[in-house]
Amino acid sequence: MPGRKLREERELFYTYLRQNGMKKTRQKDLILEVFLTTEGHLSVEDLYALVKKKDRKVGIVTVFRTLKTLTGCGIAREIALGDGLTRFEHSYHHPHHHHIICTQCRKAIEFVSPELERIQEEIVRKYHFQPLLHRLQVYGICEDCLEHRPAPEPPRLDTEKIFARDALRMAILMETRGLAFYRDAARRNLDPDGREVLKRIVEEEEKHLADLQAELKRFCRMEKGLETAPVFLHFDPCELERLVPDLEEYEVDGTLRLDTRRSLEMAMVLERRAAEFFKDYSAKFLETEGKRIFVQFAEEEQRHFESIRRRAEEPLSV
Amino acid sequence: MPGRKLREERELFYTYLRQNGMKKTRQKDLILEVFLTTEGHLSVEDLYALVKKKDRKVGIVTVFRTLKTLTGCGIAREIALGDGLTRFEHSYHHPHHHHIICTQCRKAIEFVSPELERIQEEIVRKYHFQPLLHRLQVYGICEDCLEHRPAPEPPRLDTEKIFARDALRMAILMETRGLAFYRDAARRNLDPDGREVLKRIVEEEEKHLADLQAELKRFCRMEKGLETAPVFLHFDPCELERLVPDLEEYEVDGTLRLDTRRSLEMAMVLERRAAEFFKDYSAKFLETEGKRIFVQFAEEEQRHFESIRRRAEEPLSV
DNA sequence: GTCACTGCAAAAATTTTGCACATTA
DNA sequence: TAATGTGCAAAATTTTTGCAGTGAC
Repeated sequence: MPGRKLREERELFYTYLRQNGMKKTRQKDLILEVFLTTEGHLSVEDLYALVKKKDRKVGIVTVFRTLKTLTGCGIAREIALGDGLTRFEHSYHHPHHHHIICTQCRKAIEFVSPELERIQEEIVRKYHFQPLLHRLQVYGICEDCLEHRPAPEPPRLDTEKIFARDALRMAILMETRGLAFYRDAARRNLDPDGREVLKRIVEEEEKHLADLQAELKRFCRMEKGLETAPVFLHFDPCELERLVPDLEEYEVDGTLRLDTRRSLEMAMVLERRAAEFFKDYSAKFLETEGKRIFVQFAEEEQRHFESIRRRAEEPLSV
Repeated sequence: MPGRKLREERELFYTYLRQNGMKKTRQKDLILEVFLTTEGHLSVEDLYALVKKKDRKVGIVTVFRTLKTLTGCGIAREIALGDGLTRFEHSYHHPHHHHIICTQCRKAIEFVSPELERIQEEIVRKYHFQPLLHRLQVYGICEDCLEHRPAPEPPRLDTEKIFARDALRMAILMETRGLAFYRDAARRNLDPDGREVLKRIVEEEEKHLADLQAELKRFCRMEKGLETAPVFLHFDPCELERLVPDLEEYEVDGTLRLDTRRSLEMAMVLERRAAEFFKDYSAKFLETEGKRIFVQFAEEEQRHFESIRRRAEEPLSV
């Protein structure tokens, strides 16, 4: 459903107009449409040029005024990228993010970092500020400019989709790591019953991982260039590593011997931690496709946890 | 030596002029002096108004041009605080920092966070950018505006001095924590020789702490308002906590019994860690008074470490 | 004496405002 | 019909440029 967001944005705009006693006009419609169907960091001049292609009678003043309205209802967001121009970017369902800006070719890459948000919150609290918004801008010279390559025209992609892609990738990383853990545990477990239990979980994890990978593939096929677009969501893989139990703690005299019950308990630790981590993690984001993916993944891990717990509670089954 | 920095900045400016075939003029002199003796985030208009008070014949164009020159030689730095004006702040020996900006009274507080720098470096590396500069701007409503208090005219202080104050405070925090640790260890140590060793170290730490506190006091007396100026350097106290050894690890069966040698070894761990931590920490900052304080503190900790090591190597003394 | 500098005015660039007419609800 | 919206031009704001006279080296 690629048009759902567009429809919601249009609806938001026209509701905003109505609620503020403003009128729907041909010009506003056109400017809205052009803005919504163009990704990137547009200056008023940029947008005016695009609008003029479709209707040369529209004045730049109307573009100024309509952008102000779009900002007012949360569809657009003003940004300054250091070149003296006020630029506008999509705001609706567009995750809050920061920019890395190339001072030579003016290309701006977006990224988000939950760790950064945490630091910002801490600092604001320290100064007793009521935070409104914050932005980090990193200026530098991009790889292309450094190597005197002509900057390839960046595919204009919807950041929400890139965020969703990164969310899926993060879930896949978690699942891959979990799978490796269970495989290792199954291989090393000298208890035959426990080994069978763990093998079953390996199979379940393989299934889940395959599903996630299929979802990512399907997702990336939806839009050309999505697979190779720069990373948007920055996360520290160490954070996931912390969720994985330490097998050594389950060893006795250097050997692993976990019966059915202990194997299931160990698996429950990992699944519960993953479910909690992703639940908390998802809470940091505004309503977006990426958030939905995190929530869904957390629920799947929760379900897997519960399924394992049920096995542990049936004393005679494997 | 409060005039040393000013002298260096003037020298830097006139050297820059000479090297670029530019001429020294009455107007440039005046603009430089006014800029150097005014802290804060000045717009061209602000600076022009101040300059005009001293010489009403100076034109705003000259202020524009001179600010460009000052930026070129690293004395001033351009910043945008979201009000559409280009503002200038001190750059020479002015630690790199970020801003929290009140959207109501336009007050801007500066702060630095080494943790933030680390994240930024990580992200730049990920995108293969050559970093030039980066800035975080947090917009919000300040405490004063929230409570409808008239914002007290902020004392215009030199950020380098505030940074130095915070560096001293951080050293004092470390020293206070160390002292508490040694006191605790001395109290609980059941070995009389070891206790004497630790008591001596407690005395040394008390002396060092008193010195630091005296230095801070002296420092704060140098400039009115320095003591109450907002925190500039953000650091996580947990980072210091990690440097302190865990007394429990030295306990046997719940009791602490450390002979001379073991007591000295434990102290060496703390002193070496502190010396290393502050040495590394100081490396993150540009040449400033605050950096000097960190370097000096690291050296003092290193000297203390070595003094303790010498005691450990003389087998027969205490 | 040469060359850069200054200050004025004028221009340029971006954004806002006033106003007559057009369009919407 | 009443009110808002539009597009033009004009204004306001911030910054840059051209130029003639001034002053530094």
